[in-house]
Amino acid sequence: MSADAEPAPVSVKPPVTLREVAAAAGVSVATASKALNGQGRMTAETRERIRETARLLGFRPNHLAQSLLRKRSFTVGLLTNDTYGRFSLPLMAGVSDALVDNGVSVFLCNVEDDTRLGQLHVEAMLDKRVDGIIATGKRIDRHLPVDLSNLRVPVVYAFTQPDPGAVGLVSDDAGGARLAVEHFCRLGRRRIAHVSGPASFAVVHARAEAYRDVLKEQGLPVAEPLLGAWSEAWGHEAVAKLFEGRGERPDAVFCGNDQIARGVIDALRERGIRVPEDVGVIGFDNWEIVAEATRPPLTSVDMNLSTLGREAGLALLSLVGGQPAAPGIRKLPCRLVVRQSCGRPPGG
Amino acid sequence: MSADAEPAPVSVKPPVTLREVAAAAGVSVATASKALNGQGRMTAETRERIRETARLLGFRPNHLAQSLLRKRSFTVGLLTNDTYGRFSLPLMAGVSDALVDNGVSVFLCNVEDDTRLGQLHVEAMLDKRVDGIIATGKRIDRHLPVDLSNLRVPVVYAFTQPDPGAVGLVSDDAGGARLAVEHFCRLGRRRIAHVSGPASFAVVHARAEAYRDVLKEQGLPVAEPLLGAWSEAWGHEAVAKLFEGRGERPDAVFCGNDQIARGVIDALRERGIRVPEDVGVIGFDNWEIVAEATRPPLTSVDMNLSTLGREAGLALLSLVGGQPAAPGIRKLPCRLVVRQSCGRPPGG
DNA sequence: TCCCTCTGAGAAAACCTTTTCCCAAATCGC
DNA sequence: GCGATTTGGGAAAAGGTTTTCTCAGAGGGA
Repeated sequence: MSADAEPAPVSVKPPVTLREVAAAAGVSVATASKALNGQGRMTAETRERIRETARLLGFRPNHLAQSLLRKRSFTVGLLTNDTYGRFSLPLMAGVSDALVDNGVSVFLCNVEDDTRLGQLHVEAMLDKRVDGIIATGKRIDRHLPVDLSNLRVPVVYAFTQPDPGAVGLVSDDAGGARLAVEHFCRLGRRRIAHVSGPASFAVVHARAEAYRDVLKEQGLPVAEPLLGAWSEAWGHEAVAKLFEGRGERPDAVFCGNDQIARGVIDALRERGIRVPEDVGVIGFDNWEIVAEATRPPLTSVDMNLSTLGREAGLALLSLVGGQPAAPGIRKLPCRLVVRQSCGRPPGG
Repeated sequence: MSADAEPAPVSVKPPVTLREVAAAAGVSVATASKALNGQGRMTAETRERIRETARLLGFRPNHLAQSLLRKRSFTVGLLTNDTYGRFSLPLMAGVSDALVDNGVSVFLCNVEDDTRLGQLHVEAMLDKRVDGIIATGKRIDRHLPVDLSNLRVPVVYAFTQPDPGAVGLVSDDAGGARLAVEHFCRLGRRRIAHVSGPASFAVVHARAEAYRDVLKEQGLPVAEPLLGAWSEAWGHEAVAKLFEGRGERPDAVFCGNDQIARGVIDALRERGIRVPEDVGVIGFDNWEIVAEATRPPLTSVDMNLSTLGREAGLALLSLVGGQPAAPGIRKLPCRLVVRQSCGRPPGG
């Protein structure tokens, strides 16, 4: 061996192909393909020998070639505009969870609120021949900044405003609000207030309406919901409004999100009002990192976003498979996660 | 037209292929390909005519076919175990940002802490012929639950523990801590305490050491850092320890993350200690939603994760392009985001 | 006029797998 | 023992693109 022999380049050897497997097993590629896919007819012995050869060689079929032929790439695109989103992340987890078992991978595309960027991403995904697209966002009542209505692939909308005639999945905000308010009622609270976000959000109205409905059903006094911002600061302010007037003071506050609830609880404590003894508080979103840091830990409505994502993934899958899906918006139930901020039943 | 004519199926027509473009332009596919890619030799007139035809027909090349031939799929995998992560999300945004301009799409895979799931995802990505993989996680000093050391594709580690000999990018935690402590010094604070997370985290030690170094350099008293948890509750506790002893009380607290800082600030206020007048507070992570909800808004060290992600994306790109990259860990600088919790300079 | 060199464009192989025929040998019925 | 059927397996096309090779014709020099 000469001294100046070239050092072996670090190049890894190329993946083994079906052709090599076939050669090693002494059959044609056609037979090899059929053996590995359980197709065609051959002796069990032949089939097993080919399979063993493939295993030994570490053969992995090239999905690019398969996709080209099958016209199905086993990839989907997930479009979102919720950059730092605590909404889209659990949702993505659910989507991914539903799809990975079917061998489907997910392209994640954050389009911000930028139409050009959205266009760019959609075209890139289409060029890569995704089987379908899931659109999601940071709020239910807004469209993504990109038109998905006439694509060559099926589209499912989850937690964002769907196009008319499309398949959409959202959380049942009214149902979630019912859960919270009815829980207060069961605990014997009688003067239940509602502090929520800006009136420009559709969910604010959906939840407020459910709030009113439950109170009416129960024959309890309905106070006008206080609408403001999705912030702790607004929670503070709202407490000032609720507890400084001369009217009867609430013994429970149902908040539009967890940050408001956090602000409410802090403000109540600063006023010497005990939570949950004097006033119960329930939040919305069940953002664990907030709910658990609150003192006391916050009872909150969970939108089951991960389930929502999973359902969206399954819906897209069946659409891709050619099953027609009923268009329209499907609402998925929320659940109440009880911690300590709402109190226990009188006798509990 | 008969009454029972079949309704036109909603089938969208298949994408137009290069062959069709060639036929429409009256040339061969070879010539068409070369015209569109700026390769080969032909009259400007021919090239332009083909391009125009392609544009008219809405031709988009099939990336699957291109990838198969070029052995380059223009996709990369992003592996993370930071499910609900505020770390990986900004990082992903940076990665995506760096790659989208190069026509590269990103597969997002959350592997939790599950080796089996990790294996599954990595194999799926490899089967789909990703050009490379970026590994990221929720802490710098832990490996992902999956071995990426002998893959056929380049791997870049960002904000997670790299394999030896690999390319890794992390934040410069010591540098970030210096920024915070030196800022306090410039503001004239003399008794600076440090409250941080659990001793099991490498970053806790890196930051604590930098904290000590700066104080020594400035000739200021060095107090032993208080190590606990990454929570608001620990921030409360730490304040109790710091302000209940008989020793001199700090006039500044440098916290290991924003949640601790939030707890510290709340606890100080509850004791009637003013922030920033009596005690300045600086956090770490610059988690905006926390930093801005804190009263007063929190000054915090930002790890520039989005830049980190962008650098990781570019590093992977050059690796994929065949450029050898220097292995080892590269630390990227943090930056201090000044809000109101640290106070202003004496004369400011 | 002959030979040589360009020029513009096409034919075909290659990438890797799946699937549809097709064929030879073996088996069966009688 | 002969035709019909079954069985096991292969050849080849298809999928859409890129790239190398080839080739016919045009132009130039001698």
